[in-house]
Amino acid sequence: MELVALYKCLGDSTRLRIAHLLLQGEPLCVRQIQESIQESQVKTSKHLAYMKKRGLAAVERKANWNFYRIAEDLDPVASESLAALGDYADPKMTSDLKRLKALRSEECC
Amino acid sequence: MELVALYKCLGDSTRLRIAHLLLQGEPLCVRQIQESIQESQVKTSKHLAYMKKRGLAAVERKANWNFYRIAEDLDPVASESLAALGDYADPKMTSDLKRLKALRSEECC
DNA sequence: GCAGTATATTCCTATTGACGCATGCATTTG
DNA sequence: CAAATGCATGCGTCAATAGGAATATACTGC
Repeated sequence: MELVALYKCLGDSTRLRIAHLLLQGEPLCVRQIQESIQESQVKTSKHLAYMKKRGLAAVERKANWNFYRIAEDLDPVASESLAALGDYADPKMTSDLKRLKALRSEECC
Repeated sequence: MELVALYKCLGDSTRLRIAHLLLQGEPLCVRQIQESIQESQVKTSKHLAYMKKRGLAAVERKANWNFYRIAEDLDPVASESLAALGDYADPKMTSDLKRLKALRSEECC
């Protein structure tokens, strides 16, 4: 992906939170992301489409869920830029992670 | 600065090139930046204002020149994101650096 | 005071982007 | 097959942004 496209993806607070979730490593379905960040399905889905279109996110369909993850073939500079973000301790992001963990224990998908 | 603001600053190719120049460490006047990236004075100045407004760049006036640099008080995550960029070997950025070096030998300011 | 240099700002236009609403569409389950 | 679930997309609107042209401002040297 273009480096400038990576930064465009991260230059929106909702997408930044989504990226932060995906950087935890495990692929997530739309609903998990949506409920973790507490935004509408449409908004979540659109931002994921934006990130996918620009090469930051990748999707894989499993059963009837679309699992999103951070793309693997990132530029080294892009990876380095992202690396720091995974552990970023913003209050909202911390809450997002809490909700994600709660969701996972429910085994929704 | 807000992390999302940093990424907004980097999410434009012109600003990315400017950031790359400033990451070389030495404060630069508008004209040095403008000629290095070969863009108009207005465009350059506007992008610098954008970066300053969002806290990525800082200015200091010396004699009749405005010297821009990367702000010092960046969030650690922001610094880490930026660190990789300084050495990014994009063709355009490489040319920018070449022109900058040529300008410095001229001692314009 | 006038010309030249260095830089910023205002006005205008075109494009991009964010968001909500409604809807589409595939798959699953009752 | 009908309803529910999971997700995407088209449309309309409004705000933000990029870029050019012209202009403003500040300072410096003649």
